[in-house]
Amino acid sequence: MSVTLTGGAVEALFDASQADNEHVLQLLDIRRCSSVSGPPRYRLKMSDGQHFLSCFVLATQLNNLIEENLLVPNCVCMVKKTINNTLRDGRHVVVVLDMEILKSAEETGGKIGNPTPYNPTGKTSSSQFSASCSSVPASPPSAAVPGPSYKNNSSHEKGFVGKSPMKASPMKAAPLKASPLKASPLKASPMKASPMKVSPMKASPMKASPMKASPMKASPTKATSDSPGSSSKVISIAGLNPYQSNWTIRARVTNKSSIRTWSNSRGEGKLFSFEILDESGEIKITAFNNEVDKFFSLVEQGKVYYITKATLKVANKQYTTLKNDYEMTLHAHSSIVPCDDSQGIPAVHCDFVPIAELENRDKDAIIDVIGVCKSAEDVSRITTKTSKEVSKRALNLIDTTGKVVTVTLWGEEAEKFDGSRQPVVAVKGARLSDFGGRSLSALFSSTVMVNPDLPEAFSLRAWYDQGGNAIDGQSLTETRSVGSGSKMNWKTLSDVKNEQLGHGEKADYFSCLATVLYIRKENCLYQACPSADCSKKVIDQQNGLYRCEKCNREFPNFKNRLLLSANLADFGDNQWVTCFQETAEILLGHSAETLGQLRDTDEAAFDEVFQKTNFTTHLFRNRVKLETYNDESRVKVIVMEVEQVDHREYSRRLLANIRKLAS
DNA sequence: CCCCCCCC
Repeated sequence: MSVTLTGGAVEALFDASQADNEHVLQLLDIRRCSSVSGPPRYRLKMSDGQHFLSCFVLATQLNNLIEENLLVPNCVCMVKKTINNTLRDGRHVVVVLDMEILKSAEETGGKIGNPTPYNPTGKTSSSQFSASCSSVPASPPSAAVPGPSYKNNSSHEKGFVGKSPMKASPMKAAPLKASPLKASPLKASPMKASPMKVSPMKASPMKASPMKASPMKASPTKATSDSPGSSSKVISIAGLNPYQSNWTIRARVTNKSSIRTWSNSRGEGKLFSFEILDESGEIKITAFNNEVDKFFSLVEQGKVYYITKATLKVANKQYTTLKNDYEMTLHAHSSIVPCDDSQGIPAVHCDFVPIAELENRDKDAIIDVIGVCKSAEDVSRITTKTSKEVSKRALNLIDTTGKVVTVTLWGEEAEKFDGSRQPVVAVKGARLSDFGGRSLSALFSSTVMVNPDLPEAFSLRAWYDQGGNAIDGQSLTETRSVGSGSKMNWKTLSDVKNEQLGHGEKADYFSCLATVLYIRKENCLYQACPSADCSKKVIDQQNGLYRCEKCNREFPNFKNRLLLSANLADFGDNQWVTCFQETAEILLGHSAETLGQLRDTDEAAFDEVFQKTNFTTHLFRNRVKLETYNDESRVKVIVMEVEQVDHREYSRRLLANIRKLAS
């Protein structure tokens, strides 16, 4: 396979102020520039086969290409997005914002063609490859540092005030294409231009009179020029990048938080955030302290504003729920000015995932979902692990895939929800969990819409009313207990051995009714990494710190986790099994933390927990797999689920099964 | 500069 370099691309990219079409170029050399702070910067010598030029600069968010040894001299790249910058000393650079590698250096096998240096006319290029790079582009160093971040697992009370009431009925948004996986974190895919359907909105905060006199009737530049003469053109949200600072965006506020305060070792303060949307995309904006006072009441859900002079920074992927690699922070010179003209600015953007498709999505994915609420729990109050009281309500949504998923609403949204008329419910930005298989939970940042004014909602309504309501719907959220599933593979423990379960290529799963004969209490607890999503054993550094190899980090604390070996028996056989945290806590009836404390403070009580668990009978769902250590094979059984046996319920199920088998 | 997002 051969590639052809785009002849003339060097000149074209050098002359354009920005480009987002594709050019095929060969990388000839890379230089690392000295940078005082922030991530390293790399300068690239690129060739189009005819000319080469050394004034290409790699945007730092693409540094991984170099760090992973993908971008190496002689490889051929597709340069997809560039923006040009003139440095203070007049030198001219082409910042590569998006590129992908088409052909490795090995595949290419050397320099293509015999390119000569490109000599631009009229501009001073920084074509001296050896020139000091210390002053290369004038972007804030922090703006492009997608550095590692660690989840803060400490559970401070953050004084969160309940969020505003349910948002209702936004309008149809232009479809926003999320760009496919590629090297660049910049989602620069072109947006389909789709005229906004304007429709009257029920209960919409946006109906607030668009006729009110606004300070902002004329060109946005007026409103934003606190430095006279500066020009600041209106650009789209998708076009924002850290290499351009003088911009104005015009966008609608789609999700405004309440004011929250925080207090931690780095200080304290207050903040609120909101999300804005235009036809190109969406972005989150956060205001702190003074900016909260200045902007909180001005910023209204559903309204359109001109926004300028906010700090653009790379969004922390750990927390972001929007499809944007950046987010903004307001500062003293930021301006937000209402805009009467909402032409072309959609009211919401959703990428609804069909319910059946949720099975294939990753746990913790943030997704948009829409369905008919065929049933809903009553609201209930629960107490969280941190002793907070909160309302919750689970809804069961069905869509035309015929699948049902449970979505949990919280707080005021749970309290106010009325499912009695089987409304269409859309949730933008729900988090996918693996509880019960697959389920969804609304977040603080989610937007819950009841009977939204969206075409998807209308067609779902029609589908449901014209027959969809007769479908039972298979639920992805199996909240039924371990023993009640229809495809349970019931085995006795001797069956497991006789049938050689787990000896195949894949693990086998079976359910059994068994009694705990013995649990090893020695080493049943281990010191685990305190990060929320990590349960790796930590290394006690003997200096008050505990090191997690997986997170590559030291912590002043650890969490206790359970890893139990238990011997189970039924009437015919017995079997050693392993229970991890969740199943072990159910089996022992205590949390790992409680057990850790008991072990250290009251050994008799600790022993009693184990004594009491002996000879208790449960339903177990297990995974079994043959494992080989040092040439010795044996079956390893891991308990996936444990359920207390309710004897009446058990008899009922047994009877039902016998009847089914008899018929 | 936050990053809480809960329950089974």
